[in-house]
Amino acid sequence: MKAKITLKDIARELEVSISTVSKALKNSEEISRDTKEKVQAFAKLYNYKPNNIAISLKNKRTKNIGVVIPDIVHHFFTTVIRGIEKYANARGYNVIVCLSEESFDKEVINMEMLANGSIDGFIMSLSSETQEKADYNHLKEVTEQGIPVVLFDRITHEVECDKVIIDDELGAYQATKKFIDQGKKKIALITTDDYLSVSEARTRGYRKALEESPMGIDESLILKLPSMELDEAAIKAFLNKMDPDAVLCVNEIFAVYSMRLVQEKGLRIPEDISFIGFTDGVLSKYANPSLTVVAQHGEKMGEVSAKMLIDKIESEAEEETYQTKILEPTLVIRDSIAH
Amino acid sequence: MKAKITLKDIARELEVSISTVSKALKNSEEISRDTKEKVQAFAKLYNYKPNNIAISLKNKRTKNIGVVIPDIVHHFFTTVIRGIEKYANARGYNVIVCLSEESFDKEVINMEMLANGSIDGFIMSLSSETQEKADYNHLKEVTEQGIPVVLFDRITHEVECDKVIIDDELGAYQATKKFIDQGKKKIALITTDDYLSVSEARTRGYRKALEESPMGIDESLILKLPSMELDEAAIKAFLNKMDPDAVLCVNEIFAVYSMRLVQEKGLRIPEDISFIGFTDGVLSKYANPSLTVVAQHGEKMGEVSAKMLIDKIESEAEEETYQTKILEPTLVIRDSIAH
DNA sequence: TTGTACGCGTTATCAG
DNA sequence: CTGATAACGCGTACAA
Repeated sequence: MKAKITLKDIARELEVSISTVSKALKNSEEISRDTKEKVQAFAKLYNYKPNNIAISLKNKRTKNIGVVIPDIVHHFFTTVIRGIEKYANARGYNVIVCLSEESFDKEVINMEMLANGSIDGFIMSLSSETQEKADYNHLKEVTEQGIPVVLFDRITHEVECDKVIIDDELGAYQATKKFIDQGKKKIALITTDDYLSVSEARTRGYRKALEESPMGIDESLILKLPSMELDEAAIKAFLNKMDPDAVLCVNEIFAVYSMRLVQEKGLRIPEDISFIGFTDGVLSKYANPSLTVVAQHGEKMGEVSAKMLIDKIESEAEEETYQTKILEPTLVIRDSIAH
Repeated sequence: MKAKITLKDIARELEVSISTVSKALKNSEEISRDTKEKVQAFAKLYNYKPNNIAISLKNKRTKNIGVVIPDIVHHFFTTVIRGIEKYANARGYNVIVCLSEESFDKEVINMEMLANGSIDGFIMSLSSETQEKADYNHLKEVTEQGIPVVLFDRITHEVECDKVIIDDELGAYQATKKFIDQGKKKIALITTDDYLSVSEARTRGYRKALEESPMGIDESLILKLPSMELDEAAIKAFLNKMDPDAVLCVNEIFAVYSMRLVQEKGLRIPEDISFIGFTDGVLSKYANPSLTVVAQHGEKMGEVSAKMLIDKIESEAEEETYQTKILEPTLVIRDSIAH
């Protein structure tokens, strides 16, 4: 076992001073060609690499970014992480992932852990509990300490920081419009409670499209589930009772499960009933029939978030100006609607 | 913006020495009750938290663990990360995630980045390119430096370190046996090239079960795809030509796609043809019909890996003894087979 | 009871 | 051209 070699080791071995070694390795003009060659050769031989921790301490820059998300076993978050990781890596940053598991306390603990010097900035999406309690003190503390934060997807307007969201309202609006244009008469919405910022926005888009149409809104066609968890019984009862000819769902799982239910009743998709979901994940792609979805471009979102964060980290500027980037959703047409 | 406060700040403010502050905060017996109270009150007021980086440098322990995996947009890896994260967090460790994207070079670069002091140990699953090249020097270098490594799922026997795998051979054996017991006569296997350690093991289990049966092995019933990427045309041609009555697939996607193909031909599942896949993800659960799978218990795998790694990190012992933990797979019965 | 000095590994400044 | 010194933030053995 050959342990890592340090500047000091090289200096001792070559009988020069530590600072000479340091400069030689940086190809400083101050050092003679002879010494430089000698040092560099030795360093290469013993595979010298500067210690990140020491450099972090000195520079007060860790080159790490903290990502705090509610859940990782979700296609959307997973694609966001990939986007962040790719971009951050290209700029020399590592990504520390922490899961809040939708819990306020975990979110707070994780942030505190990372905020004590482990990271240069945060990228995060709020846990449902945090959105429900509407308590954002942990975020405010961090930003007050001068640690930059980028919120994505599940955001709040109560914290001053950069934000990245997709236009959920627009996505739902376009999807609902699509149904209307196709002549659908009973357009249902399966969503969750409004404290989740995304569900709230999607519901708004759905309402807007219907309000603009001659049909107007039929409140009984809206099913509000308490959380993103699949409540099979509730969906089944709702679909049986309302018998819609089109359904917009705020996620893939609601949609795919609903499709199976109506198929079991003998309905044909998309002839008798059409479906559109949110999130362009594996489920939508491989469902039978494949599911038309409002794609959220998670990877893009991750990249944009990472770029905003790193730009802020590396900008010397003290100006406190924050922006909110709104990405456009796209409708990915598949076989669950006529086309 | 109130920046982080340091021991030095407190010392200056209270006009005592830095070490007094340090000791006072640790409730050291050496310090008078008066001073301790004064210091602790001040520290609480200004929300003092020790700087992780400084502690890392001093202790030569970062309390970070590096996780290097080929892909994060895959249910299995995602559950493993969750398991790692949960366990590691409970023991005070953070998780740095790096993606190799199935590339050898990225794997090497990521490991080098992290090995320079950023982490106390690695948990990793090999990229397909690495397994194909069978070049493990980057792993060997790291272990030689004394950095503990735990390999999971996609492992190699050429590196001496702890390993965690599931018994892929057993899983495939049990699945194939199930088909045989149900009287299936033409049992096909859709797999990938053998350089992927998991595919190789699964193929072995399939072969073993058939060899033990009166049927024996029909090589033409085995489809070997070059990678985990879905090759729709190849699968279609294969299924049309061979017309099997049971299919074992090494992942969910192959299985779900195959199911759709045979359904389009008018075959009934599971009456005419049955399916079993690997990986218990969302796809299997919500497919139509739902897919019977060999569950790999990713979360458990993550926990076990994290425990092995942290135990090794924290054990003073220099003894170089490595173990391989083999987890048992489970067959999750769903509607793609008779039951 | 408190403070001084040193070390973790690196870099930057300044002196020789 | 080379080296000594200080500093990043903390902890601790040792001195006062």
